[in-house]
Amino acid sequence: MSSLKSGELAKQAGVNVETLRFYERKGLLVEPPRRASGYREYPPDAVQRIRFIQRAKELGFTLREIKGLLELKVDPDTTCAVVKERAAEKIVGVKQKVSDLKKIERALSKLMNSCRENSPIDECPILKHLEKGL
Amino acid sequence: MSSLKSGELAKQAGVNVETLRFYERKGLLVEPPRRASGYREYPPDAVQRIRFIQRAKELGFTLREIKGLLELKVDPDTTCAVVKERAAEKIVGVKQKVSDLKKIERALSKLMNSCRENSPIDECPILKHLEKGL
DNA sequence: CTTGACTCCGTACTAAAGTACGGGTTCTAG
DNA sequence: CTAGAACCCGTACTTTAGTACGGAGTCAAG
Repeated sequence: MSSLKSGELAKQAGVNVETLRFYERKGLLVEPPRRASGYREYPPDAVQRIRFIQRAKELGFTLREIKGLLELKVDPDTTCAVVKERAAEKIVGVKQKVSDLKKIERALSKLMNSCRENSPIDECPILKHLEKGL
Repeated sequence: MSSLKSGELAKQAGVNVETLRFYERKGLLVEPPRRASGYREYPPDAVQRIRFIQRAKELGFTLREIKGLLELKVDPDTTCAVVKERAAEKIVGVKQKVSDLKKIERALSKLMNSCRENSPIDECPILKHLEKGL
């Protein structure tokens, strides 16, 4: 007992059964042992592993990167510094995205301010910008 | 004369020929008239239209949304207010994304600060967070 | 008039992160 | 024992924004 069938694991971790198979294909979940019938028998700590994946996703890591993190965890040569480095890289990417989005936000705001509500379309500064790049 | 073949338009607008066909399929470019041979004959202002699409992309609009903007432009009932509304919605979305990313950035920074370089993996606060959700 | 560049078309492929489907076993409760 | 739920598998579909491919037809220059 105490091993989980795919449906049970999925339910406990709050994911779709298909997602488990998907993660397995992607190498994020190790193939669990099988019953004679072929049914997967997940160890109870598989729940933790899926939660790990979900938390890492919340921090903006892609599945590919999460796979890397999971591999780090297993490798006895890994130090905290390596993990920290991954986090640092991720922060750089996030900061870049923020600055790109802020630039967009500023451009949109500027266009909005230059726009008087009741002008007809052919005088709309927003459309004009898009047309002519003013 | 003065009409453009797909390759010419693509070159002038700085996009791939395949992209033109793609935009046509998506309804962003109106199907241009054809020669007897089937060759497309783009009017010269098609260049402007593609530039419009590219500028709108830079402002964070999806192709679907850009299609909507292009339709607005044609509709004589559109006022500037409608366009402004689209821009306002886009700003809301952008702001949301920025705030999500900032949250991620803060979380990552916090984890980084709690992490001393040379701890072994099993004491790494970053991995611990991912495992246990601390 | 031929050759090489260009165009046409439909289809398939890419990344990312899954979801859905259908047909075939297996398990479990009544 | 049997019905229905749950599981198995491979495959296809989703979204976004294109890119790539191959075979057939066409155009322009030499």
